[in-house]
Amino acid sequence: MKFEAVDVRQTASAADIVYETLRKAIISGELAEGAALRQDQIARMFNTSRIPVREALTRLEQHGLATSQRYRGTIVAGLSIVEIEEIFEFRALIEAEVMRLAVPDLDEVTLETARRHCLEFDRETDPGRWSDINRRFHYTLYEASHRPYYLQTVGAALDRIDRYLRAQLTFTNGLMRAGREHEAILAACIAGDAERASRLTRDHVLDAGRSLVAFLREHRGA
Amino acid sequence: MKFEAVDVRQTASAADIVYETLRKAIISGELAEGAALRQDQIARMFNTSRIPVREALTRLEQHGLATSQRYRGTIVAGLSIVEIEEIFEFRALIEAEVMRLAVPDLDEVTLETARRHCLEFDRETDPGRWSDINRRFHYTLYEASHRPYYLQTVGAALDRIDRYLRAQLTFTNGLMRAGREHEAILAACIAGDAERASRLTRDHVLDAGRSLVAFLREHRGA
DNA sequence: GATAGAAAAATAGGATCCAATATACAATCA
DNA sequence: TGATTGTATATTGGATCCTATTTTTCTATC
Repeated sequence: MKFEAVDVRQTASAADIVYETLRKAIISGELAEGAALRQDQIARMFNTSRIPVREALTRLEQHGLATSQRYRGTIVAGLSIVEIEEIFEFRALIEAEVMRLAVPDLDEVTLETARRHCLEFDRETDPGRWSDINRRFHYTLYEASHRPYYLQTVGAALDRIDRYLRAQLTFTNGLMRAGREHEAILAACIAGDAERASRLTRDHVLDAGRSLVAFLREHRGA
Repeated sequence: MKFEAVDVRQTASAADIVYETLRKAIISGELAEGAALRQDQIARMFNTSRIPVREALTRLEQHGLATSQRYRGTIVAGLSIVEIEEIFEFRALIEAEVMRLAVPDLDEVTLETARRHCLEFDRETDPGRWSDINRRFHYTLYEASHRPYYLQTVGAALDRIDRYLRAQLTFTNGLMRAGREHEAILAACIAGDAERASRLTRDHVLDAGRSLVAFLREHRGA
C-alpha cells in the first residue's frame, strides 16, 4: 500500500479565514468603498466571536484596504484619483525593473506558462476574471527575477487598485489593447531583450493607469 | 479669564502604545531578532490585558517586523543577507526616483532644514541617533516629491533594515562617507540638478548596502 | 542511562462580559 | 418651528474566562 504524508496541521485560523474572505471581497469591489465593516455583523456571518474579526480588520487596515477610527468603526478604504495615479506610477517603476531582472532567468517552461495565460486572457469573456489572469500572466514572468520583496510591494499595490480596474473592464467590456501589449512583452522575453521587455512593461502599466484615470474622471466627476 | 480649547479626544489606544513601543524596540535592535514576544509578559509590562497586545503583534507581523506561528507564538523577525541586499536595491530604486521628482519642488525653507539635518548628522557623536537623523535628512528632501505612497514603502523598507545599520554604525563608529555623500546630494538639490541628485542618492543607498552586507558577512559568517 | 509515553505547565486562540464612546432620537424650551 | 439638551441605543476597546495546542517535565520501562 502506497501512501503519502499529509500535513494535517490546521494552518488557517478563524482570523485567517475572515481576513482572506474580506480581502477578496474588497479587492474585487464586492464590498464598495466606504462600506461599514461592523464587527458584530461580520462575526455573525462567520459564526465566530468578534475577536478574530477584529484581527482580520487590523490586518486589512495595515494593508491599506480599510481605515478605522477609534470607537467609530472600520470602513472599506477608497482611493482618490491622485492616489490611484501615484500607485500606477509606482507599479510602472517596480514592474519595469522586475521585468528587466527577470528576462535573463526565464526558462522554456516559464515562457510556455506565460504564453498559456496570455491566450487565456484573450479568450476569457467574463470581465470578473481578467484581473486575475492578468496578474497570473505578469507574475509568472516576474517570479523569475527572484525578488520576493519587490513582488510583495507590487502585490499590495495591485490589491489597492484591482477593484477600479475591474469596474472599468466590466463597464467598457475590456480594453483589447492589453492583449496586444501582453504579446509584445512576451515576444521581448522570448527574444531575451530585457530592456525592451522592461520598457514595454512600463508603458503597459502607465497606459492602463491613464486609461483608468480617464474612465474614473468620466464616471465620478472631478 | 482667557482660555483655549484643547482637543481632549484620546487618539492613542492601548494597542497603539504597545505597537509603537514594540516597533521602536525592534527597529532599534533593542529587541534582538528571534526574541520571543510573549503576549502575557508584554501585557504585564504595559498593565493591560492580552487583547491590545495581540493587536499590536498582528500589526507588527503585517509589517514584516515579527513572524508568528499558530499556537506557538510570535518572534522578532530577522532578515537573511540576501533579503537585506534586496531591500537596499529596492530602496535605491525608489529613493532615486523620489529624489528626482522632489528636486523641482524644493524651496528655500526645505533646503535650509535639510542643511541643518546634514550638519546635525556630522556633529552627532551618539551612534544610536545617526539612523534617525539620516532618515530625517532624506525625508525632508523626499517629501517635496509629493509621493506619500512611495514614502510609505520606503519607510517600511527602512524599518526592516534599521537595526542592522545601527549595529554596523555602533560597531564601526560610523562611516564618515555618508556625511560627504549627504553634502553632495544637498549640493545637487541646491543646483536644481535632479538627475545628479537622483544618481547620487542611488549610489548613496547602494554604497550603504554594500558596506553593510560586507560588515554582516564578517560578523555572522557565511 | 536512554527512550517512550503520560501528566503537567505554558501559551495562544476564541468567547463572553464590562466599560468607554459615539450616534440617534425624543423631550424641552425659545 | 428650530435649536438644544438629555436619554437610549449601538458599537467599539479592553478584561476575564475558557479551550485548543504545544512544550516541558516526570515517570515507567528497557
